[in-house]
Amino acid sequence: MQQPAPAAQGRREEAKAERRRRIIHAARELIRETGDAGLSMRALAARAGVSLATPYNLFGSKGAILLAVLEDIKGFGRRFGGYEACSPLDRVLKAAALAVSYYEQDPDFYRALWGSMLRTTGAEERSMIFNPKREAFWIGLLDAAAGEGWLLPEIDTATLMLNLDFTFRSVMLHWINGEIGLESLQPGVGYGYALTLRGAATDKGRQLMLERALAFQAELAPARAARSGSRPD
Amino acid sequence: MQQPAPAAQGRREEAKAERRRRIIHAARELIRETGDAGLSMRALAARAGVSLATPYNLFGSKGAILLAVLEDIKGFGRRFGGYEACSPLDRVLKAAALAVSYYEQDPDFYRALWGSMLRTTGAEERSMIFNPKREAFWIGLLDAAAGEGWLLPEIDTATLMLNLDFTFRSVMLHWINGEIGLESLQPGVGYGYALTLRGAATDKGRQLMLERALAFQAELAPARAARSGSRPD
DNA sequence: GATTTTTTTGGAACGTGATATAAAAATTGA
DNA sequence: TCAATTTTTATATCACGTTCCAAAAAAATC
Repeated sequence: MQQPAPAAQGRREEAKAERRRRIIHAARELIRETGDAGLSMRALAARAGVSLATPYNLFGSKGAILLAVLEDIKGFGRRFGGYEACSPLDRVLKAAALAVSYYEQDPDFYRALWGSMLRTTGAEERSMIFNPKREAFWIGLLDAAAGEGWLLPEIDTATLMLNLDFTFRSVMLHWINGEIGLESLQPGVGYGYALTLRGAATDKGRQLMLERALAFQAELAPARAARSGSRPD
Repeated sequence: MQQPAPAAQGRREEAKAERRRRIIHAARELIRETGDAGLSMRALAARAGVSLATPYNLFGSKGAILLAVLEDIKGFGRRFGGYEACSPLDRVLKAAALAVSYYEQDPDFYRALWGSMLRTTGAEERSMIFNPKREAFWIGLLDAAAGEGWLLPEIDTATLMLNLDFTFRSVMLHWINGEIGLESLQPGVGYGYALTLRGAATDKGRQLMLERALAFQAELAPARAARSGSRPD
């Protein structure tokens, strides 16, 4: 229902979609130009060439608009080749690294976006998590690992996925709050993923995940030392 | 009123502390009576019997006040007996359960408090995490476990603690956002802790943490089923 | 007691997200 | 083409967190 758009419903809906598109576009531009500070609903409406009330009619709230911006950007599964050469557990780590890399490529933008989202109606963050496609992708990875005997069969992959996501979001929040730097994003996520996966792993994957976790831990160390050094209280 | 002389700094500071106390008290009362909706700075100032500007002079922001409310409440280490009967890893789980139980005992209050905190200047969440006493308590638990050979010596306990805290906060956020119910708080935190600890554990603790994780997973299952059933999209 | 310094006070103001209202415009159906 | 329906627009408004300011009050200093 997004790309070909064979104009299913009449012209009214089309114009509505066009306005929606303009608003999302304007939001993206404004964030990019002025950061989250300049992204007010009034500025947004002006930039999109609509009235102040329209974004509310079309999206409901500012948070919903920012969410739409976020979802408009990412075509995740596409870019993930699969890395079939490595073990299924490493594949999970690679996927996590790819997800992080999105943020690394445009940190200012994402930081402003997330910061602005958190500062407003945050209730619909759930759509971020409860995205069926995303969910299916990750559970697919985990199920594959379980199927090949790398994860314990007693472990429920859906619950495990949720737990991995907790780590992801927490590290991101940490970054957005300025408590860690961009360079700690990859190892921070990787460490948590590796450790949790090791907790769910069979004997087969235990050593591998430990190695990964320790490697990430080593990457994390310098930043951690610098932080605690620069805050001497 | 004739204390010998514990008033280290003059009367000015004392009056300031008194005002601070009144503001924190008023905030607690207002949350309890009206939820986070009724907790406006104007209402708070009126309730505390001070001017609107005073809370800003004394705390800086609404978020800082709510943080002060939170810290005013908890005397955590005290109530934790230690549970020396059980294994060090179980001790960590028990401590987590105790932390969760604080929220279980007064869910409406804490939910309003956190919800209000998140909706305002959220940058100083770091103080929540960066509480030295708290940090020392948890690292103490982990170091003890490592010392007795339950955790791998290569694992840095400070990093591990941060990761456990990520789980804790994420589950809490999930609850505050209404995505999980109160009954999932304990098993949700327990599951994440057990899994992560298993990931950091030596052979000695591996089986134990798996048992715990699976037990929590079983507790989690019914709520999860009910949720996905009631949201049929 | 008089002076100086610090802090609170009352109140106005700003920009924010969000809502409500009536009028205007655009789309639909006949 | 005309009437009915839906949506946008413009504007006013609300409550909110926050900041600013001159004046008053209070404590510390002399």
